[in-house]
Amino acid sequence: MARSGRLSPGGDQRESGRQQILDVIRAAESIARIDIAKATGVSPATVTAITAELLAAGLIEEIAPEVAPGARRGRPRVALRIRGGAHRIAGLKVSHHVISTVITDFVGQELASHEMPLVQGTMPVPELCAQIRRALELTCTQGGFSIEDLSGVGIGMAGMIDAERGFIYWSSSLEERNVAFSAAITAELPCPVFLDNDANLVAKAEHLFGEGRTCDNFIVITIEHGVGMGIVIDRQIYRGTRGCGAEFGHTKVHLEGALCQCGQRGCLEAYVGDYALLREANISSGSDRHRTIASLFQSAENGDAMAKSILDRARRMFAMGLANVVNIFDPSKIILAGARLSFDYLYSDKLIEEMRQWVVQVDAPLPEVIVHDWGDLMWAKGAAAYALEEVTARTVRELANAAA
Amino acid sequence: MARSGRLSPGGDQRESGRQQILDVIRAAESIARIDIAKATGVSPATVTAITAELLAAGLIEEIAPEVAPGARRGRPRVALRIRGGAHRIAGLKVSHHVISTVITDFVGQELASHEMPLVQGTMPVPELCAQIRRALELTCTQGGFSIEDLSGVGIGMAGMIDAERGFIYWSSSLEERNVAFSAAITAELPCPVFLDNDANLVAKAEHLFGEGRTCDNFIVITIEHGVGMGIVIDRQIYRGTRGCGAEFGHTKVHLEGALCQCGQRGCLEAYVGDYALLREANISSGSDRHRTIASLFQSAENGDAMAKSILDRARRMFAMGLANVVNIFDPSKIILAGARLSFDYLYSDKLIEEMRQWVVQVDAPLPEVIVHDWGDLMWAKGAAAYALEEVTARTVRELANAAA
DNA sequence: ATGATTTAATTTGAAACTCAAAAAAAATAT
DNA sequence: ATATTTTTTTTGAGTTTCAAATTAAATCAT
Repeated sequence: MARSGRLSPGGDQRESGRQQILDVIRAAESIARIDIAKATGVSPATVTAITAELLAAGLIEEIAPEVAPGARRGRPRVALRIRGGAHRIAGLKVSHHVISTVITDFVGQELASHEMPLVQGTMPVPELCAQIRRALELTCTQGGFSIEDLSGVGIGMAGMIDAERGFIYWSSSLEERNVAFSAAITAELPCPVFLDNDANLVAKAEHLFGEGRTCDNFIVITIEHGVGMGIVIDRQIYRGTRGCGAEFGHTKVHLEGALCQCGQRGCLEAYVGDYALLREANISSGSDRHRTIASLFQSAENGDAMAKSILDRARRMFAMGLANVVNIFDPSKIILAGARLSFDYLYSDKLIEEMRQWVVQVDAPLPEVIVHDWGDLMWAKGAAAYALEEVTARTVRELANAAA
Repeated sequence: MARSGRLSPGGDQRESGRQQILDVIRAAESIARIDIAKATGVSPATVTAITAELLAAGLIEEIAPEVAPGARRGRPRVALRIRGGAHRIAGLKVSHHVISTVITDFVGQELASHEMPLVQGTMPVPELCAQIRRALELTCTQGGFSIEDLSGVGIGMAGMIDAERGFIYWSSSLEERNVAFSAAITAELPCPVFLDNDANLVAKAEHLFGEGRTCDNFIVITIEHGVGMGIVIDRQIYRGTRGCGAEFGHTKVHLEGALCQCGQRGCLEAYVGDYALLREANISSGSDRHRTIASLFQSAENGDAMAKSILDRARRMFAMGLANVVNIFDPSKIILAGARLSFDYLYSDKLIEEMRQWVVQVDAPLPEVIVHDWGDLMWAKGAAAYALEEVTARTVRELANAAA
């Protein structure tokens, strides 16, 4: 039972230092050596040594100091930043009707993006692999480079996924269950592949680039067709032992409740997810009037009592679910990510107020609840963020091996 | 934002190694140097160096090798173990009617225990401090030593407690809210005090001495008057940002549900806790027939339909709560701790079966559910386990400072 | 018995790492 | 120009860890 992070036997012992400094540079976007020293507690001498290595490896670069930094005495600080050109990274989100892809540089800047429609949502493994490869190629072409130029690919899918093993217990995109999907797709692509549940990837994106940058413990909740959750504890995605935790959407909120798409009853998702609301609206009105949430929401705005009551219950159930998350995790932040949150039944003062009622009362401020709308590419960017982090870790590890 | 665990600037850099090796020795109870090396990945040379230090400091000791260890060639291994005499540790559990105390040696072996009745359950801070001191003195006297001999005291209380700050948001034992209780009690005692929520402490005890020894991620659930939870992630108690997470008992399981002692509605505790069951039984039967859970349980056994239905619902609610914990945490083990679990409405194949129904289905084995009955001293032992761990950490830190 | 063999623990010496202090670099202030 | 200030780099000392060699303490084989 070797444990990581304590004594590091054999070879190069600087790996953690390199990783730490790279993290700080990435978080700061640009930062001088002296500030890295202050931020990390590492001595300036060591910062110089490590940054010199990273520079030599091409992972970071110096920024030419501005001409007039404004009456500051002494040797001017030279800012460092991640070198965008060091790697190209792709992120893909596989959903039912489309594969969206984004390609970023090593900084995380978008270089190209693309949406590829899917004719059928559920398919066999080889077919999905082929589609993923095609989506990647199309996006690369659009950006003017080749798939060979990628250093890593992140893939996000809805379903139960053990990220560590690259194993898919179940996904709505696959006909088969229990597939070692990483192995399959890796064989198709010329670079490492990193696979995870889509909600975890959004959490990763929030951590690296979004509202979670300044925050060590937070929770991301995504609402779309289904309800997802990503948990960040101590700067790390929490995945559970089988890799299938954080199933917030399938948390039970009612003993003999509404039927969920997962086949069980009483799941939160069956009260809050798109399909659940539309189903109830259409059944109740005995018609197929509502095809989108926007339409249902509009009806409620126009004073339709039934629509109102449906959205009302969704909000109360959601508030209850959120309160349970706070009661269990006590996170410092809850980030509601995605476009759906712009409908105010899901985010409003009323929601927060109801949540407060259900959270165990202490005389300390509630966790902050934030809405963050990333736009359409949110999921793909999340996948890219994950790949970015993993490629960084690998590169640092290779550096260590090279040094030893 | 200095981060711990990576580069360790200044002074002695061996602290983590010492702690790691001490942890391994404690977990193994007794172990030879060569096996420490294997278990940790640290080289035998370094193990020799560090264990020599720990021996010199009196924290560990060698065990004289057995005479005939059974046909094993080569130099016989010399086992090391924690030296019980190194420290004396006390653990207290403050509950409504009694303060139970246990004193252990540095190994965790019980040296003395005592129960001191409390006339009134809720009292002002100075009064509780005085009672705690008295309980400690009585227990020390019983063990034949003095309160001055203690190296640390752990205290567990029901309520919302921020362990890190030693701050009590609310506890049923205290008249005041928002008390810096650690500071108050530390002033009364000649040694460091470590305060935490009682369920967390049981988790700590399971981790150090119980079912959690071989397990990095598990959850402990305690049921008594109320329902508590302790979460261990990566060998560490998870406490949340305000220190008041893991409120499993106040997780909401019903939108407009039963009234809980916390004043809210729909808490799991209001369906599963002792007081909730008795309340319902007595209201329903219009009498005061049932004064204990045992009596209610007996009625159900004898075929009383009402009693049966009450316990039935409790079990179903509990199963649903457990399923939610699995859906969110995906732990490798769930430990149900405490005597109450011997009533089979709370633990039975039926419960597990119901839980399985509510857990999101994947083709991977469910987390193990284990019942562990510690007897009366469970809570106090948990408090002692916490103090033991903290005293160990402090001692190691002092060793580091001494070396530097 | 006695030497060969095996396994555990310790010692030794080299390599790596971090840091404090000193030095160098590069600007502004006077 | 020279002094001052601030950042970065260099230098050298002190730790720490490890691989390899050595020592220790047992059993096995003859």
